[in-house]
Amino acid sequence: MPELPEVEIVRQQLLQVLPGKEIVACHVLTPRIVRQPEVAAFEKRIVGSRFGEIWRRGKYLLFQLGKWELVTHLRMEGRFGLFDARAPLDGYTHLLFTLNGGSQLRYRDVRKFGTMDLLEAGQAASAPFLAGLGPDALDLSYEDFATRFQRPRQVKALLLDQHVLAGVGNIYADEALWRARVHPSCPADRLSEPERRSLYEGLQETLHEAIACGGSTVRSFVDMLGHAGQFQLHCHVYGRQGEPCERCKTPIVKAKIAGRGTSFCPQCQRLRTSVKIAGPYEGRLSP
DNA sequence: AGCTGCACCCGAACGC
DNA sequence: TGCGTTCGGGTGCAGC
Repeated sequence: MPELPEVEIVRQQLLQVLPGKEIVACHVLTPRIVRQPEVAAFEKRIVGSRFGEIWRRGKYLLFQLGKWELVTHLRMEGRFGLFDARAPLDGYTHLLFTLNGGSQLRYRDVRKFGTMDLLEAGQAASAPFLAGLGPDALDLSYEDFATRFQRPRQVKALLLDQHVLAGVGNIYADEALWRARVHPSCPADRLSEPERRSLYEGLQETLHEAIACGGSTVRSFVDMLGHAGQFQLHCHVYGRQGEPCERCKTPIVKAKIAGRGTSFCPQCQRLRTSVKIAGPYEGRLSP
């Protein structure tokens, strides 16, 4: 499932092949993926456009296309791939962008959760779903982070809230919390200053390391070339419930926190006794 | 303001 | 073996 590091990998790979290519035909096979404009207008407007810059904002991928800007979100399992335009289609392919020279950019998505918005160039930043995003997690100073983590919300909920900071998903939130030795239920405004600093550093380290590893492959992520990421092999808590913590050997637990499956070490991420939370460990799924 | 639950979708994992 | 059920994941929204 693509989070910031996976989207960044895809961006870097698309940047190798798309700039300068012109879209000579566009076919939307699954209308629900396209949110705006309506499908016929989407197909018509995008034809004749040439790929330019490719940006990332959190988990969103933005393509400069002449007078248009294509904004995509891969959600769970969306993937782009470059094919020969004559190659056979599979049942999970939802959009086709035929390029000059005979190649074809295809969008595949088993869950059909991904989205595409075609906006006028320069209008994307003010679109509600982008304007509301917090600063990108990779482009966030400690001072800004510290200000945003002074609220009485559970740290895990804040890490996942794209309005607070953009790009962090479930895997990297859990990993950053483990590195910082912070309990996911701790209210952010009850973090000590060293804890807040550790959390920031843990998050930066986690994201940079994941990009260096080519992302994480959980469920299905593969890059443009079909290569799986390796970061999941570096995970300390995610997907490791029941296994001993690498620091203290206490079994990792998985609980439902902030409405999400959350893996953590109950020993080295324990709450200080002065910090109270409602219903500690409520909804615990495994010992 | 912050939380919980739900819808979206469908493969995987599980239960019988 | 083969069916049926449940679950999860990111986002946006409704309701409390």
